[in-house]
Amino acid sequence: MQRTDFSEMACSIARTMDVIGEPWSPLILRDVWVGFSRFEQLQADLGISRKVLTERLNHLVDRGVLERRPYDKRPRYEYVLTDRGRELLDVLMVMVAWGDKWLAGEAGPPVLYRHHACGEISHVDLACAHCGKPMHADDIDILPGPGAAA
Amino acid sequence: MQRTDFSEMACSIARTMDVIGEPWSPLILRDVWVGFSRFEQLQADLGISRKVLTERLNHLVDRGVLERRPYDKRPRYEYVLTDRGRELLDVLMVMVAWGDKWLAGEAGPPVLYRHHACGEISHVDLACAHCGKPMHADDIDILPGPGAAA
DNA sequence: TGATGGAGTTCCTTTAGGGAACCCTAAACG
DNA sequence: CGTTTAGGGTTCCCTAAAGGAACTCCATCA
Repeated sequence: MQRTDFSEMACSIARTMDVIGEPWSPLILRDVWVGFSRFEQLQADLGISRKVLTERLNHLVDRGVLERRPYDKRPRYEYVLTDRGRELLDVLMVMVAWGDKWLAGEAGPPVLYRHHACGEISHVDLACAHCGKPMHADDIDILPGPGAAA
Repeated sequence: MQRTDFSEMACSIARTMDVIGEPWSPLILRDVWVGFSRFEQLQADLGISRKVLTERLNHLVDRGVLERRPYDKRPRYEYVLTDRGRELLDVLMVMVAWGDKWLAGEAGPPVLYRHHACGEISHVDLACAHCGKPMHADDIDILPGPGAAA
């Protein structure tokens, strides 16, 4: 599959897709987040091809989202989230909120989030980083920014 | 089946990926959002292969994210976001926030968001739908939900 | 009666994902 | 000291999906 390179597009969605848009990448991040940090663990938990897992891990390390580090005298490595990576979890949490709402069906959501601050089972919602009020697609105007395409 | 089917996994991330995880899908939603709603417009703006565009549009309509509707007596169609689709834009907005922060580089973000409520240039942040306080990956406990895997 | 234009199809080439087998290295075992 | 063992990958082959250009269909318009 020859695939278009999204990384050079003047669009933060495309650029973010270049980092985590390949199949499996978000699930790898989820797994690392919940504690599956080693190659064998990831492979077993996800059922992903070892070849593809290698490619994805390298790509995520390349992009600064994961860090590969030894955990033993022997050549053993684990993958941990960097700051960049931890912030990417925001994207996953919104995907969870959407999937729970629209795709969970009769069975209900596979996992629940309990928010430390209030102790309640909840989910994420979008707020304005400036004023704190709700901020969704219909609540904004889009303006050209400094990095807009020529 | 050569590509793994994410739709049956007991994971809302995987299920959401099944809907918008294929290459181009998020960019198509972005374009529809900002007003490119017709086949030719999308093809020209994205530079996507017509074949793939057809597949993606069908898939997104199938999944209830877009609606295909005639806009002329002639066989002409446009694609519009459904409720499900409009809520998916939340995912895109968080990707934009992350991409703007980590990938925009010297040039700065390609587009800016002005929030209607406060009038300021801003971006989205995650809040708890219950208490309104910040809610990120480190602020929650994960518990098994009713739809957890057997 | 063409010509036009939107909205797709068809067909071919190239490359990425799936899957199983294989390899390498450094302990640990006997 | 030779052999297992186990984590962490490579290699190889096969299939399916992305790119891209050309082609089709069909209702109006000139």
